[in-house]
Amino acid sequence: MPVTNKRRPTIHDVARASGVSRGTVSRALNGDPYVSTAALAAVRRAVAETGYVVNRAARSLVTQRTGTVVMVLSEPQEKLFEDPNFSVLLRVATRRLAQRDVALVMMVAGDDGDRERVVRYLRGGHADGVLLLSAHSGDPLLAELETLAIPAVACGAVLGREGVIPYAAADDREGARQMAQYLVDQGRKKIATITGPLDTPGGLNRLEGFCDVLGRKAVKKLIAHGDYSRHSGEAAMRELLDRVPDLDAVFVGSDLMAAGALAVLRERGRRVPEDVAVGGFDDSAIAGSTHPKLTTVRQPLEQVATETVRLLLELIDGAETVESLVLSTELVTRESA
Amino acid sequence: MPVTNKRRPTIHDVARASGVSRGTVSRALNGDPYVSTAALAAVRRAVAETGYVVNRAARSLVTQRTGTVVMVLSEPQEKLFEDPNFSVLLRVATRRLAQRDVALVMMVAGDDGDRERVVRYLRGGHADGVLLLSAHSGDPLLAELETLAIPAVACGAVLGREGVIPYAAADDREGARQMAQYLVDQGRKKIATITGPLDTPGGLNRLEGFCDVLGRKAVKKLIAHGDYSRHSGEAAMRELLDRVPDLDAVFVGSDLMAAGALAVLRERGRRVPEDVAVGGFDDSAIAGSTHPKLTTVRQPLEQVATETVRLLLELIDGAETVESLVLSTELVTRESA
DNA sequence: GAATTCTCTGTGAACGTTCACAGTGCGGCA
DNA sequence: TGCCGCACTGTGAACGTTCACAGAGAATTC
Repeated sequence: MPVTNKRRPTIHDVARASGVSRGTVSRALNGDPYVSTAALAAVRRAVAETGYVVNRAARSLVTQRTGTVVMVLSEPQEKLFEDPNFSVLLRVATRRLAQRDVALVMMVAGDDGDRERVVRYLRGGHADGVLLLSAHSGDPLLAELETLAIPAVACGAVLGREGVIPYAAADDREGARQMAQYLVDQGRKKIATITGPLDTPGGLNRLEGFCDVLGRKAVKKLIAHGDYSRHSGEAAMRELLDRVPDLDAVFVGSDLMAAGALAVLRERGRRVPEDVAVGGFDDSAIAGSTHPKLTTVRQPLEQVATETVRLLLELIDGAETVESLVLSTELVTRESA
Repeated sequence: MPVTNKRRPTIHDVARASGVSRGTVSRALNGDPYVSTAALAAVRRAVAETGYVVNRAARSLVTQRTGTVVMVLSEPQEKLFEDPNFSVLLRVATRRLAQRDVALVMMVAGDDGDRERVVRYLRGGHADGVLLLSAHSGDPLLAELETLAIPAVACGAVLGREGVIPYAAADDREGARQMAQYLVDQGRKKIATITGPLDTPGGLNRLEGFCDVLGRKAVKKLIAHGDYSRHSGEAAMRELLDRVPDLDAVFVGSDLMAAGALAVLRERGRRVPEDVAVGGFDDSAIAGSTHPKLTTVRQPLEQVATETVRLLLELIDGAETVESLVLSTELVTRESA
């Protein structure tokens, strides 16, 4: 006979089973210090034997807290879901939040309808905080978020709102400098770059770092733009080869685009790294499986995710403000440079 | 001056502003037919002007419904997050559920602790249904799920529980048959296969389909096993080449493993498709960017995801049972075979 | 020995909904 | 005229918590 008692046990059932009152059960469950050890033990036993689980809805109603955080994906396209970095972020965030018994709900904010839904959800007080993923600088959601006055933290800086929305991010600029310097030290003379979208911190800052080392004017003709997709990496590489046939190195703003660039270089008969050195960015899974293996810049993504969650939880716990974090990157040399 | 009124408007505020009672507001909001057009208009106006949003916690408390569905990722490793199929599923499910104003919360059930958390969450009645992703046949979560008596649907069949947990899935077996037949028709004589894990429907059924065409005994020596990872595809390909140096085709159980196999074939100096034809499975993004481009079997993943969500919503809406779905695959010929 | 503090406990109210029930007019029908 | 059904509305109770408050003893202080 299945033990499916129709009704879920409530705090009253626990109270009855343990011989104390609702109030005491509630206190015992929530770690209030004013609970006798006897009462605590009785409650513990009763909880175990009734299989009681707190009803979050009822709790939310009175505490005005939901135990829920929303991860907002404000990428217009489906691109984000193909970004290997996204999976890392999602995995780490889910785990970290679960440790605190906070549920993570996913929402996409691609079009206006989506966005309206997100705002309605938040305005309804259904979440205690917001985790922003890859928000572009012009995203209209950001303004709405500010009027909502709900704790929000971004994973990666939000361009133009660095002071407003706290974030944890990798040091894109310094990482790009490391790579550029490395290529220079290897004796490369004509170093090009393929950037990510310039309205993202990764796109912009990696380009900045590149220019820091090589000089802004010197590289003017050596810049091509992509959108982080593999395909855009191919297109940009073709463009560069047409424009600067004698380039001998290229720093690509993401591993995925670098994979595309490698394909085009092979197609055009350039040997890597003999003729052209290629450097990527991310050190994602793909970097180890290109041919040749990709020399790249490792982003501490897991740490970024962990810290982002930490910042958000601090805000939710009542911190007035939190300090944004910039975490350092590391050059990983493999075969392509 | 920001219009941040401290208190969120409640149904009482709307009632007052529209000059009707709580009950009528509630009815108007929930589409009850017994509401006069005048009242309906008044309520609409009041909602707009107060910015009212229903409090889900309060609603849940009385309706016993949460408007939430849990997506459980029961992959032991982090593998799932690297699976390109996962992103498709996540994207589609999020969208479909959002259309019905159902929130999707993500939970990982990797280790026992995770699993306990998931069960506690469900037992607490915090979700109306469960979306199962890539559950293995022996997963202890499944048994627990059954005792919980909560609507659950799997994306892809759950081996050994096909009758218990409804699902939507691609027709793996028929897809494998298509590919095997195609290779035969191309005149290939020694056709090997690299399987996925045999405790997954994809691993098992694709092998079955392969054997359907080629005969179980005939292929005995031509089978190697992988775990869907790229690395395992490389290892399996090496093993096959060592064992059967004169093979002239290989059907690989996933595109990612096929990419690994291609790398090994190149490394061993085999031309694809001249010396060895390679067939993949999934038609994921990677299939278009290998070298040569991968001939593969397209899974209607978006449709699988859509249908999975539909089945779950039907169960939640009270359907006693729902019919599982098997959707047909399609051979996509590119360069590798 | 009385007053005060400290620890622990129970109780009533409140959170914001929905639902069942009990009306209230109003029109149609016998 | 009286009765019934129909369309609509308002009200009280309930959902399962937490929180503030008040009270009971025991321990401590004066």
